Amino acid sequence: MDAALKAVAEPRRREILRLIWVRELPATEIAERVGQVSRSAISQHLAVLKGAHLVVERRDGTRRLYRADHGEMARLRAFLDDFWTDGLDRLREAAEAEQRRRTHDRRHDRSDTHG
Amino acid sequence: MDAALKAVAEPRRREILRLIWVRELPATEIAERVGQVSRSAISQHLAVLKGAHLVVERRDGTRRLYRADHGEMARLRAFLDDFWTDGLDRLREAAEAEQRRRTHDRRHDRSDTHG
DNA sequence: CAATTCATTCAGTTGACACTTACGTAAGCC
DNA sequence: GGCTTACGTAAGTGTCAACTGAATGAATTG
Repeated sequence: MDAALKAVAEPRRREILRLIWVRELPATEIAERVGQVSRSAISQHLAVLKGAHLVVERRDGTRRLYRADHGEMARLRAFLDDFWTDGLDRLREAAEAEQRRRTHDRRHDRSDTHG
Repeated sequence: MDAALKAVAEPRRREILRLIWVRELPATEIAERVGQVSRSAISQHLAVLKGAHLVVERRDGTRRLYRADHGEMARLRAFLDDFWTDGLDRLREAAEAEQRRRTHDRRHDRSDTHG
């Protein structure tokens, strides 16, 4: 899941994902559309995306058709949603309790008898 | 917004964000809790997060209290949600139209007796 | 002002990564 | 079998980012 987030953080890979979100495309055509970059670079990006399970590959003769994996994207989305909503909200209680604890400790008083 | 996504892609920075999600903390304490890394590194991570507007800083004497900016996180979340739901679904029509266009244009027209 | 504390910033190293060129490989066509 | 198309992989380069340790800055106290 960490790999997926890292993969998506790269603008070029997001561009690729956009291209193959609703229809599959061969690597060469992806390279043409992205432009300004070699086919090799695209291949390497596709390998990264494949490693993160964000794309699926289908072979058709000498070609390899790529397409975004919506399921994995949904999982990534859920992970992030959990990160900054439920998951973090769950920390609130513990944090508030600790906030109170820290309030005693909070002065700039450095005669900290016990840490 | 790109900066925010890149910032969040770093595990260490996500850890920091978790720590200051519901309550503010001084840099030293963040460093202590994260552990296994120097205060300097934490400062630099905080600078990145600040540059991405993902944290806000408040000064209290010689200390600087940090806290996650929920608003910016919400914007990032919206950006991502748009990326892989509405935004990409909006491409469907255009893509399908183009798919049809491409069917005529297929040089590799093998057994494709679509027409 | 000097000393102390909390924290950033500068200098330099290291490792990751996006990229290019060159080459290897698999599938189809003559 | 040769030729072409489509693609991945290897090797090497430049850049960027994360890190450490030293120096510096800002607020507070005496």
